[in-house]
Amino acid sequence: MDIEIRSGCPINLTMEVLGDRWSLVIIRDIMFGNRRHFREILTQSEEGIASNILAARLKRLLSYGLISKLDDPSHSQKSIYSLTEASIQLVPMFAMIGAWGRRHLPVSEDLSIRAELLEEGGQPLWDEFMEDLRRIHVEDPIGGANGSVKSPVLARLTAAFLEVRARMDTAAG
Amino acid sequence: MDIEIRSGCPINLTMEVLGDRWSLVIIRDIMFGNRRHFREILTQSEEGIASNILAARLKRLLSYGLISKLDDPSHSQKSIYSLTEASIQLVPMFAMIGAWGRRHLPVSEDLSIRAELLEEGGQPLWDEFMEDLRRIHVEDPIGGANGSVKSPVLARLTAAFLEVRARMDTAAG
DNA sequence: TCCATCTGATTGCATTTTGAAACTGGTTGT
DNA sequence: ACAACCAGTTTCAAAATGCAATCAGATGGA
Repeated sequence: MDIEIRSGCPINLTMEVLGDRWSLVIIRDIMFGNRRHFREILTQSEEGIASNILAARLKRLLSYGLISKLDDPSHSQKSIYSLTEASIQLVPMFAMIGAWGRRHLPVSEDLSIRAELLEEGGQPLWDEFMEDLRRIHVEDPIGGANGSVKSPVLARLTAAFLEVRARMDTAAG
Repeated sequence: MDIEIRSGCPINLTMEVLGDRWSLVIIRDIMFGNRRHFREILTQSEEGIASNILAARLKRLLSYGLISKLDDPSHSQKSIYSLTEASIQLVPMFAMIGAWGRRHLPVSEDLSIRAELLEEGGQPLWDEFMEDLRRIHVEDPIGGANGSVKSPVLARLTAAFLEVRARMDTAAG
């Protein structure tokens, strides 16, 4: 799992690490969906990633230090995947990616409400979110995974998403 | 050149369009290196992209409206590739990508000075740069390509880069 | 105990994408 | 005429992707 390093340019290096179809989508699910187990990421994601690709990407992200892996004490077979400081610092990049996608691509209303709120909130919200993520991924990954430790920002984003979705369902009959 | 659209999530859609090894690297060269011809992008890039991949990516970016193509009046065989409003609005994303890469990946000093300046400058500098880019890519792509219309921001970034490189060459003997 | 279920994966295989190098058909400047 | 240059294309091997099926070791309920 070695980078080839074709150049030391920050943009090039970032593309060597994250420039593929799935890496950022997986980190998105862990970050915004708080999906912490293999099966959760695999089956609850909108896009339907293949299991072999997911396994390969998790291994890769692990080797780059973008996620960490921990045994789940409540289930000897489960592993808990968590964000690290490096991936938590991707929050502003996600905000920009979401903002750009919302303006230039055919996004759906429900799936873009979180991106909208994240953009509106700006740096103060990003900082608050990153602090939350440190608590549920770095300080207490087990509590963060089983829901005993929560992120207020994530709760707000998720509530807004469910609200929009409920409204859309009602409108659709 | 159709997107598959596995979901309407802004992050997923952005990855479907830009989530590959080369697209952002090519846009970076056009944006920060003002490389406007096929051969310039091909041979003057740090990373050595293959010509068939470059051709395929340019075609793809063209179909997504992320670049435009224009006949060069000074040379019947040359085409001028230019940014569009959509790709100009990637400036803040590039700033974030550069900032993250500089903090978490083994970047080289010379190639990261521009990212550092872009990050320090913040939104005011990004806005100024985007205005420059509109002039040399949208308003006057021909003048922008042949150097008769310039970007002050780009000039500053390039000067800083050359300065660092000269200093490194001196130090290395 | 038995069995269905769930866990994080792995395997096989067809398709697609990538990459390096050579090559094409044309243009430009001397 | 001719060398240098132009934007790509062709060729072919290697790697990545995607899908379906499968795996072995828990776990939970009857």
